[in-house]
Parts: sequence; C-alpha cells; structure tokens
Amino acid sequence: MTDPTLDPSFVRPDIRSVAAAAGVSVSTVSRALNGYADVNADTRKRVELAAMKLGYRPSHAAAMLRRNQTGTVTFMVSKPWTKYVDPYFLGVLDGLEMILAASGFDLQVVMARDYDLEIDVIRNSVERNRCDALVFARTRPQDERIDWLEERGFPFVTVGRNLRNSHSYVDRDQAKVGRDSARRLAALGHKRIGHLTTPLRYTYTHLTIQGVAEGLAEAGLAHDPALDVECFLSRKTGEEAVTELFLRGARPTALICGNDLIAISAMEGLRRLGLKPGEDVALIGCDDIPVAAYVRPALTTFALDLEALGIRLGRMVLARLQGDMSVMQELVAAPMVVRHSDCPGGV
Amino acid sequence: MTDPTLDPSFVRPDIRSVAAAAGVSVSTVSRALNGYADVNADTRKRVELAAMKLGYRPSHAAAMLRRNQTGTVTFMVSKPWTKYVDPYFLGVLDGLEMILAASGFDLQVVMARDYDLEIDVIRNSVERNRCDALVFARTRPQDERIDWLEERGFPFVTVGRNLRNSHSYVDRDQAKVGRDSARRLAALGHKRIGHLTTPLRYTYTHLTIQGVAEGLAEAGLAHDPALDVECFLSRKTGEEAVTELFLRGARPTALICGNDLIAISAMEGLRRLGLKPGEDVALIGCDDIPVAAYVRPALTTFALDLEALGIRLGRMVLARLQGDMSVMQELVAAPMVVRHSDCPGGV
DNA sequence: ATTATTCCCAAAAACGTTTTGGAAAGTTTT
DNA sequence: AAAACTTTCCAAAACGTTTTTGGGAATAAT
Repeated sequence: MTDPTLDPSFVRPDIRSVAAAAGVSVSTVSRALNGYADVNADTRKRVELAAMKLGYRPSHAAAMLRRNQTGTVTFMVSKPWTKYVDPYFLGVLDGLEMILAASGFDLQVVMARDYDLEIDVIRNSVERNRCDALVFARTRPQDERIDWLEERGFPFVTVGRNLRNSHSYVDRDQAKVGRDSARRLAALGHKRIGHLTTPLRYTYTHLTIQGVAEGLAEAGLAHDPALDVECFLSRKTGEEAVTELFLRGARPTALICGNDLIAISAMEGLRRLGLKPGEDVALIGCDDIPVAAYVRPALTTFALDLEALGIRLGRMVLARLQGDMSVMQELVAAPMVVRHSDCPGGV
Repeated sequence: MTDPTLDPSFVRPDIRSVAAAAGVSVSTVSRALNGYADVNADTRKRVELAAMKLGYRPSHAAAMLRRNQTGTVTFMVSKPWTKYVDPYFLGVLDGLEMILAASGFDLQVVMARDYDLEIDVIRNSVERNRCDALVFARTRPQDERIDWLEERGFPFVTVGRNLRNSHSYVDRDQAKVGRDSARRLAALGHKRIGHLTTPLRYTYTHLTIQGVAEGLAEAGLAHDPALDVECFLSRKTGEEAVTELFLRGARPTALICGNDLIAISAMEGLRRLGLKPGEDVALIGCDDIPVAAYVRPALTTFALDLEALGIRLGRMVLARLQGDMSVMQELVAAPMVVRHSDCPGGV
C-alpha cells in the first residue's frame, strides 16, 4: 500500500472532501472528528475512515482562526543566557514540551537579544495573539514582564518568582540550597565562608543569599559581606572572583558557589593562588551539570530534575489554559549530592 | 498617554476598524500595511497612523490561512539528546532564531521522545502543515528523515549530512577535526593513538574516524581498531571506555575523544587506572564546552561558533523559503584550541 | 392519531485576513 | 479629441475550519 500523499498530483484534502467521501455534511465531519457527543457511532466511524483514507489533516490555521486561539505556548529566553549554555534551559524545555504536546499544544521558542528587549518580545507575542500562554525563567525581584502580564490578565507561568509573589511559578527551593550549603560547611568546621553569587539581578540569587545567611546564623557564624562576590556567566566568573577576593585580603576557607560553572572556574582561580581546591578551600556548587562528577576534585553540588520542573510548569500552563485561575506556586527540592570538593575546615 | 489596550472594554481592532478609521477600504489597508506599491504615499501614511492609533495587530491565523503558509520554521530535537545538555543545541538555536525572526518567521521547537519517533514527528509537522520548513541535526549515514523529506520535496536544512550528500546542510569540517587530532598527536611522538568515538549512528562520527585514519596514514602510523571504542552520552562514557580499553590490553598513549564530555570523563577513567591524564596519556576533545578550560589538565579541543552555524542554517532556510531550490552545502571550520591535555608521547 | 422528546444532521454564518479583477480618475501619446 | 497608459483604489471572493441554528425523522408518551 503506497502512500497517497506521494502522488505528484496530490492535493491536500479539505474537510469538504471528507464530507463527500463519507456521505455526510461538513459540519458532521467536524463534530465527528472533534469528539462531540451528538453524532452517531456509525457515522463517526464512517467519517474517521474516510478521513484516514484520504489522509485528511485539518488546517491548523483555519481551526485556530475560527476558535480564536493559537494552540501554542511560547517560551521566552534571553540570548545572553543561552550563550553560555545554561543547563537550565534544555531540560526544562524538554519536560514542558512533553506535557504540552500531549494536550495538542505547540511549544514555541522566542529569544530576546537583550534583557531590555524581553518586555518588547513579550508585548509583541501577546498583542499579536501569537500564543495562548507564556513561560519564562530568570525572574527578577522587580519584574516588569510579570507586572505587565498580570495587569493584562494574560496567562503565564514562570520559573522563579518576583518579590510580590503574586503569580504562578515553579521554583527550586533556593533558600534551602543556601541554607544547606552553609550548614554543611559550618558543620565541617569552616568559619570564614565566602559566597560567589550568581547575578544579583535575579530573585533566586537573593533567596540563596538569604538561605546562606540563615544557615550561618544557625551555626553562630557572622556573615561577612567582604566574603561575597557577584559573578556573571559572561565575565568575572569564579576565577576572577576568587582573585578579587584574595586581593581584597579576604581569606575564606570555604566557598559557596552560585552554580557549578562558577565553582569549577573558581577552582582554577584557587590553584593560581597556590591553593588546593577541596583541601585548602572547600567548594560547593549548584546544578550538578554533567561534568560536575568528573572535575577534580569532584564537585559537591545540588541536583535538580529539570525535566520534572518542566513537567510541572507544563501542567500549570495547561491548568491556566483550561480556565483555572488560581495561583499555583510549587517548590521543587534540590538534593545535595556530596562528592569531594567540600573538605573539612582547619581550626 | 495611557495604553489603550489596558481598558477592560478593549477589543482587538480588526482590519475593518482600521479601514473605517482611515476612510479607505479593507483591501487598501492590507495593501498599505503589507508594503504593496500601488498605494499612494499619503494614503499609506493615513492607514499606518490609524493602525498605530488603534493598536492594530493583524491576526496571524487569518493571514496564514489566506496565504497558505504558517510563518514558522520547526526545529526538531531528540529527547535522548537534550537530556545530556548537548552544547550544540542552544547555540545553534540562538543563531537560527535570530535570522528567522528578522524575516518574520517564528521558530518552533518540537521534540521526539525517541529516535524511532523522529520520523513520525516530522511527518506530523509536514502533513498537518504546521511549518514551512524543517531543521534538524544529528544526521545519520542512512537517514530516513532526509529520504522522506526529499521524496516529498519539503524544504529542510540539516546540521550534518547523510551518505548520499544530496541535500542542503551546514556541517563542521569533521574530517579535518579527526585529521588535525591525529596529526597533532603523531607530531607529539605518539604511536598508539586511541579513539573514543561518539555514537556510530551519526554520520559525523564516521567522518571523524575517516579523518583520523587519514591523519594516521600521513604520519605513517597503522590504524589499530583495537584502540577504538564507541561512547555514548547516556552510558559508557569516556570513563568506562578507558577501562574497557585497558582491560582489553590495549595501551594507547593518546586518546582522540569524540567530544569534551567523553574526554573529561576519560580523564577520570585514566586516574582510576593510576595514569595521569595529560602526562601519561594525551587527550584531545571536541566542542570546547565552557568547562573545557577549567578542568585539570585544561582540555585541548576544537572550538565551534555555534551561533554562526545557526545563522548560516537560518540563511539557507530563508533561501529555500524564497524559492531558491539549489543545494547548499557549507562546511564551517573548527579551530583547534590548544591547552594542556595533549602532552608529548614517550618513545 | 396526535403531541412530545430525542437524536442526528444539513445549511449557513462566522473568523480576519489576502488576493483578484476591475473601475475611476488622471496623464500621456497619437 | 480620441486612444492608450498609469496610478490609485475598491468590492467581492476566497482560505478551511468551527459553531449556531433549525429542523427532519425516529421513538415514546398521551
């Protein structure tokens, strides 16, 4: 049996051809194929058979025009973010796509060339009715994207939150990451614990800092701001941050790193200063990227099931799309995976 | 001046409202806004002003229905691939999106849950008219996706090629990577050069192997198949491959690794065997992932401007979409970045 | 035999654009 | 002054669905 669509004279069948083939009206085909109740079982079967035989595929554009929706969910990312192969992006996208596809939604990816343009990209997507819902990550304490969308009542879900905490999101329990990091290092006997933070523009950075502060306080340790440095993915990564720290005269015996890339590059910085990472200075990362297990010393860090996160995100979006207007906020756990970079602190 | 779209009674203006406001017909609005020549400059201005004032945004669905195209390009990825945060994906997507967006096309991402499903995903996208063109990577020597699309005459561009070499693609000069790797290691005095390859299912793996063979032959070295192991991202990564190699009794003094992750995990395998990577055994990777510079020994590898690759890909797609039916095949260079993992070989 | 009640289905009206085929006015050429 | 172009615009016809409206034919109830 050869594929009819391969015939060069093949033309896409429309709903009318199916109706003709099945000997029913156009509207009946539509109702039959869309699972409406008021169509006889036999009729439905006949229609389905005819559709199958003709290789009929409803026109998405026409359906969407009539239904007044797009059937797509847009995920927005910032270019500066993708440039450094952020592990977040992919896994989340993965889970999200899975859930959406199961409900017949397309996942669309748009990119903002710069942070300033994010809001424009969103406005464009929303105002042109390009999507039914939006998803984005890297939320900020004051996030104009969230403000704008809330004001407009447009469905959206984020990875991470803003300060107002008024919208639906999925977030890693970042405060716990900070707390656990500080606790562990304190328990290992460290007194001067530094923090190489992710960019302060993001909310999650502040949550981590807060968690670290709590962990330190619990252990009776004072938080010394001189031990903290803000890092970026593009410039001043862990290596430079460590150099800056020691140049400043601050001499931490342990470093909590905002992510694994910071941690791994910080190791290099320490070596340059003649210090042995994992022996002279303890390190804890975050994210558990694939190479974390293979660097020397193997990195102690926090794992995160990105796909699961994407799945939750997807479910939230779907709920929103089905009219559930409740605010959903989920925190996902990030278990510590202990390797060898977190050594005991000297007296 | 407040945003009119914020008014709760706001309804999306359609082309008729604009026509009414500008005092012209609907068709004139369409022609004016779409840049047709046969509309008076003054009229065009009046229309544009009215559209602006009303906050008019043409309905994508309606336009696409009428134009009989979707305005989107679909990028297909395989889930098993995203799972291990392949650095390819992001950068390419980045460049691609940039080019497409500039021409008003949307980039859509679909995921195939497994290799077997890739063809179904493609069929679905094409037959349902969900996109105007397709892009995908990880091509195979016999690639049924390519076969199917060629048969159908549907526009597509790939990252990588198949054996027939009949379609448009962008590819890294993978044979050169293999050749350069072999040459360098041979020049450093190595005689027994192993190869931890990427999966053999992909064409680029074979091209690399071929390049390595050429490089070895040039140096007058025989290629010993016992020194080669196929690696995967999910299981049997470099670490296990190295173990297997030495267990077999093969004792390479240098290893060409299909990618950086294989190389970095191979380092761990070597250490487990009491060997010092970069001293006892030389290593060369491929991709130059962000941590490559930070592992110890810092990894010698091949860089690749992913964004540039994505841009070329985008341009090819656009050409296709504009009716250019020529076969375009571009090879992008991958310069070697020399660090410290490739040490001289003993006598 | 009439009247309700179900169950199906057909016809037609959207949905918001783009495109087609001219028409009207103005301009140049015969 | 007629003919032949140009320029500028318009009305109407698509595009392929979904949804609404209305009603015919069975079946059940009076």
